[in-house]
Amino acid sequence: MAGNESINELPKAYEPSAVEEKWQKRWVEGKCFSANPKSEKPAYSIVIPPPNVTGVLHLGHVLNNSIQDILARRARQQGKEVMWLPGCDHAGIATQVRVEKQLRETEGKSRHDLGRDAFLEKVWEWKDKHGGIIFEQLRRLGCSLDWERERFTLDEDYTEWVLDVFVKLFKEGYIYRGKRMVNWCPVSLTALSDEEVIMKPQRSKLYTMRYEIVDQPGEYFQIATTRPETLMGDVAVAVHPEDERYKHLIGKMVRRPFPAAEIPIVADDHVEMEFGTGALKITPAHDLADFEIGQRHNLEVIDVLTPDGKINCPGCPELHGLDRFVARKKAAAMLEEMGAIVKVEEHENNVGFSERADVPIEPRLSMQWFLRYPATEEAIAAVENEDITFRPARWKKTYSNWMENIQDWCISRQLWWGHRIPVWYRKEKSFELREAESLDVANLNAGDLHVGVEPPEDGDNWEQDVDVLDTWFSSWLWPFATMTKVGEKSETLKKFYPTTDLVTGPDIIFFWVARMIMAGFHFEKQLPFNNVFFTSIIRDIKGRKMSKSLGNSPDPLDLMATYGADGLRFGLMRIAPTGTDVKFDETQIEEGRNFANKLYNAVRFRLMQGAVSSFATVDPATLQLSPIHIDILAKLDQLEDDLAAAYGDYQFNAVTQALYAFFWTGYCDWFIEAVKGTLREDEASWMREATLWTMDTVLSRFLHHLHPFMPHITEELWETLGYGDGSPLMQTPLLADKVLDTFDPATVLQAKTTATAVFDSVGRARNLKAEYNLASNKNVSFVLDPAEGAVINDDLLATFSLLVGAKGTEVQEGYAAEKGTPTSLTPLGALYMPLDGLIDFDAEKKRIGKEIAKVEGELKKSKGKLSSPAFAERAPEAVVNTERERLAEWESKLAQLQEMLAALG
RNA sequence: GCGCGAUUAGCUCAGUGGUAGAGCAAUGCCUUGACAUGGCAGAGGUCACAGGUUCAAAUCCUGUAUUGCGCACCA
Repeated sequence: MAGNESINELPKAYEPSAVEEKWQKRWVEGKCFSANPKSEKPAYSIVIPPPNVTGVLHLGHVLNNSIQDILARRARQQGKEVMWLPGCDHAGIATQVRVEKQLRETEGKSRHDLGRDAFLEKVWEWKDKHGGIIFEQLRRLGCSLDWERERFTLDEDYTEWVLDVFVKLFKEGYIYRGKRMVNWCPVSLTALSDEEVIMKPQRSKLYTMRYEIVDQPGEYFQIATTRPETLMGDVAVAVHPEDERYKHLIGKMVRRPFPAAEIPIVADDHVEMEFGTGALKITPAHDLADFEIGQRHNLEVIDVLTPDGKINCPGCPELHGLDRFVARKKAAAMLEEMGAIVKVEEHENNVGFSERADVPIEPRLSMQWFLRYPATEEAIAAVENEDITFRPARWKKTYSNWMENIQDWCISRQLWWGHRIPVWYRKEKSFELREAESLDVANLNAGDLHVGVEPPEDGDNWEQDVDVLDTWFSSWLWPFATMTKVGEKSETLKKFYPTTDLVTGPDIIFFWVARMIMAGFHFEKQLPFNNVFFTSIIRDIKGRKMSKSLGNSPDPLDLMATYGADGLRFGLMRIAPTGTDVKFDETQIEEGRNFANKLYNAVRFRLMQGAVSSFATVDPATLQLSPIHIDILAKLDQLEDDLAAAYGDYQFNAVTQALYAFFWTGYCDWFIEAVKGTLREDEASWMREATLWTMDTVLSRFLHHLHPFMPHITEELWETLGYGDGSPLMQTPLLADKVLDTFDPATVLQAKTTATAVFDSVGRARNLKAEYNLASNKNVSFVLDPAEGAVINDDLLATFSLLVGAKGTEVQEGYAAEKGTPTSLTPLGALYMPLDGLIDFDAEKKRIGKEIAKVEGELKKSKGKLSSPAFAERAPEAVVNTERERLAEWESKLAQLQEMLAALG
């Protein structure tokens, strides 16, 4: 599609959807995304942060994966062998919950009705049908993922890794089982890791209760609590040992209201004297601190809650079976009735919520598997000394703080969907072993325990642990477990591990990034990635987090339908800062679409000028390039430097900004408009040739540079223009040289100066026209009294007139303008706009007066600086000289303006 | 409580010591043979505040205020 005939077939506005679909298909069919481990090219690799198998695309994914795609496409252009590996994780809780819900709704059954094996079959069915929708959506976004390498954390090979790692760590003593206080989710019915608990401030009530002192009838002791419903589990009351108010009571007994019992007052340092009454009720079963106090004082642990958060206390029938929050109110009412409540106050406290179910977690004593983290020292050092570079660097501190206070990781989950813990108990001893206070590698020797990737051969004599492993316990192996089988060093691993970049959100720095680093060091003896780029978090325009419940999260597929995938990508990248959060506004995506349209129309304009010839092999020395041509080529060269610098710093918004400004302002607003005159059919062919060559040079290189951000449209236009040799743009390497490498630098500098002078003068002339309400009048003529040394010739004057929208511009040295002629000082000289008696003296005076005021302001600033002796003495010579030059310029400008004003009478 | 950020035009944000910037919105003009998803012009900012360092501070330092996030946590 080229040449004048077909141009009418091109619609006036770019229509992305068909184009995007076409290229997505062609890239995949052409295996353009496949990584070849046998390639001689240097490797570049990224593993995708695995989305949930239940996941659907949201804007966070769009940002994250756009960045990865940009890096991957840029690396390909730079001649790297690129592997960008896709996959997802099995999302234990989320997936199980979803399938259970479906089961309940369609069959009215629970997972227990089906049994473990049958239920898991259902989950796999669900996964095959609904899982991985997000990959279709990422294809829609244009992501150049190597689809043949898609991995899933429950794949056979991957599972073998997870189990193998468990066995190794157990045998090395890093994994153990123990009865501990854990974070229990009463809705998901499983233990969670500390990282899955989110502290939220809550408006609670602080109840102050009074308990009677046993051997001092009629005397009371006051205790403050927010959780009266756990009172039945109280086994003591604690005060600070130094608290003068209570010292004499330590060791005495108080009466617990219900079920009635006598419990001791103990002394413990943990108690804050200043808070509440300075006395703390001790419920070891339902609070970590209380549990520890209980341990110190040999107190009983009375569990009064069921796993799903109901009261379990037959001795207190009023509360037994009630939900914990209902019971809280009821317990308070009961206390009130008994006269045991002294006061109730509003109180804000922090409560831990389950990340998954968004309900308050319960600290619960239970038997769980824990991991003592391996390779922590290497992991800390690698980030500290920047073997692994964090961007932005400030996340280093967050990372090291966590790493240095690292706690053992609760890795067991009371779920069915996941990697079942590869531990078997000998049947005869199974009860005893399951109840054992602790279990670790030492127990292996007794022969009653089997820990292995394979089940024991005499399976009938053994029972497997019922729990599964935390999903993150599989994700932390992602960078290498996706590349090779256990015990092998695959070609892929050798070529692409460690990976080059990891792109992820700072919210999973502990969950995933830190753990991957430790796993990388421990199992592969190498860091897993060289760079970590932390993306921004996308919020709505009001700064709120995007969420389904708020309905403030636009569907990226809708956005792509409206603005195109390219528009969405570019718009989002343009506003994505490197540091903080980004506030999303749809108008920003609209800008992305508009930019695509601008590019499309600029290409459309090029096609209207005729077919592309073999511009790439033409030696520019054989062309007669004008300063306007050289100027845009110089800007192109500058753009390439700017891009290299911005990419080097992972400053993606700076890249988009540079691309945008170059193309829209530099190429479209100035260059195209300036050369339109050279494209007229009556113009000399050498002029036309020079312009077309410049356009093709700029467009072809620009399409290249824009490609990583807007892959579809650039690919389409590259083909339409016929710039390539038939292979896709995405596989065409960047040119190593700069356009103007072979040019004389003095010529280039002169051209830039001249073009800038013309453009700036155009601005002044347009302003003159606008001030006289002549902006659209093309019959205005100008007279230029040239400045000394200004480069002016007929071509440049014609360009000037064209850009200004003037009939013509005449050069007259020492021009004696009619009194009151509108004038402006320009880099090319004094510019006059003779109006044949239409002069508005007042308007002209006002206009010049305004300019004088501006110049005087600058003059004052400049003089102020130079008049300080310290400035001349201490500032670098270059700075002082520049300032002197500026002062001289302002002074001469002021003198001329004053002359003009005087001439008005 | 500790730590990390942010505060620049009406809005969203760039700007690492030397002439305050972009896009959008708002204003006026323009449907001109690429593009109204467009063009031209103008307006709009004591760079949160107070000190300090410096010849020179939006930029570096100290403090304050407001605000966001993370960690810890007093029931």
